[in-house]
Amino acid sequence: MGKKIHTLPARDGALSRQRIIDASIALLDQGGEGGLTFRALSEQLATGPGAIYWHIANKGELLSAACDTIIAHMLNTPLPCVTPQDTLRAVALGMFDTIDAHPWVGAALTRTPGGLPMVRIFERIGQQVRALRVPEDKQWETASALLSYILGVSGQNAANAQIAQARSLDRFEVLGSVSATWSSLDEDAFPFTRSVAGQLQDHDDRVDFLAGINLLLKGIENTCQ
Amino acid sequence: MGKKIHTLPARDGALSRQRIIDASIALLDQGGEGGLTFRALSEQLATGPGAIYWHIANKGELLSAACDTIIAHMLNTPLPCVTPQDTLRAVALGMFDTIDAHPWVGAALTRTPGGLPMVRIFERIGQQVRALRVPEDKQWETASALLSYILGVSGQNAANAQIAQARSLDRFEVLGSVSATWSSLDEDAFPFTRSVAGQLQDHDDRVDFLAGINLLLKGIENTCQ
DNA sequence: ACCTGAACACCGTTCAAGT
DNA sequence: ACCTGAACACCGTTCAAGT
Repeated sequence: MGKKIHTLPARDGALSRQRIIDASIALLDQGGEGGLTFRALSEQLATGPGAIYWHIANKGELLSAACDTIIAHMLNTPLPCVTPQDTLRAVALGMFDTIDAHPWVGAALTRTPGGLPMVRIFERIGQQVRALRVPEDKQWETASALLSYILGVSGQNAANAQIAQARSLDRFEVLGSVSATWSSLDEDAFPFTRSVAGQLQDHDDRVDFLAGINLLLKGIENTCQ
Repeated sequence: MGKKIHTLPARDGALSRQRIIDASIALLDQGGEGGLTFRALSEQLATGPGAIYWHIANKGELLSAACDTIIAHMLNTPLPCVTPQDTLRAVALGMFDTIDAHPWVGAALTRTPGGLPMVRIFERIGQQVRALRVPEDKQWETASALLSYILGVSGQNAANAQIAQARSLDRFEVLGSVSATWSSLDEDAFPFTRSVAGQLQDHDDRVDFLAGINLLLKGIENTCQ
């Protein structure tokens, strides 16, 4: 019987926290949030589900650690930016592109509010807020506003990608179905939404995202000087 | 045997979509996202799990419908505001307070990207963006930015409330544990976060939220005029 | 110390069978 | 048409038993 042909190769070394996290990232990238399962993970690692619990406390910690690996990697790539504004735009776009590449990160970030991944981003933003010479008593709320906006867009993108994957559609098809829904809305109750329904199909999420960052930067500039 | 004493009363009428949604909201308010279960719901409604599927397609639709009920109710309360800015602030704070009262709504909103609940909010915001005389080709990105920011804060608040409930702590205790984590961060790697760690304990989420809205409004004012 | 894998207590969802 | 409830295919997590 060739039963062993489709079996994964036996593990060539000891299990480790990092090895588990790397395998988790691979599963998440491949199958989205639902792709990470202790059973799939233990199969990938050629072990039993119980073995993973020797290295990791629970699924929440696993997701958070996977998320942190991605975020830390992104923040490590240096940005040759001159002004604090440029740097903030670059950090924000880095987040956008990272979550575009790993949609599950958007959801994972929200899941652990005070966790290390979010602190990393908050720190980066905060340093630039300082560099913008925002008064000390407004630095907290300013950095928080930027972070919230970035997380808001991230969450929506992550959700979009997730339903697209769940229904195995591409981005264009999802937008098409939303556009159809919007066009059939009641004219009197939804005048604005209907008027912009045409822009839905050919808008650029990344451009819109940056426009929001620029609004915040303009607001900071005019409020804090 | 008094076995029937703790049994729920028999259903006094037919099942209906609205009755199911109302029961779902009650479960969600009481037990958070994890509180809504087809088994708990069918027990509450004195029926079997299968009966619910006659009226609702799946759990996603149920969550979305529950969310829409809350959002629609909030948007129905009239706002006696003079300027578009005032109205935008009022709508935003309405969202904030609603999600403060029903944290699960924050997560549910993100779950269904193009859904009716989000369209309702988008419409409200968009109408005020128009009233602000934002040029037509910038209305989409402006309304989107406001919506993303609101959703970002909502998502974080929802997550905070959820972990607080899961660990059965109050808000103050959660902030305390986060504050302790922040204070133990490496001084060199996290100078900003450490410097604002003191503000964490006594800050007001609602005030910070409004500060972000005001930054965006200032940005809109200075960009579009 | 580290791993195994069966077992437990849950899920959402389906569906033949009832009324 | 509407409801019932057992059954299915999953989960995350635990834990006695192995090495």
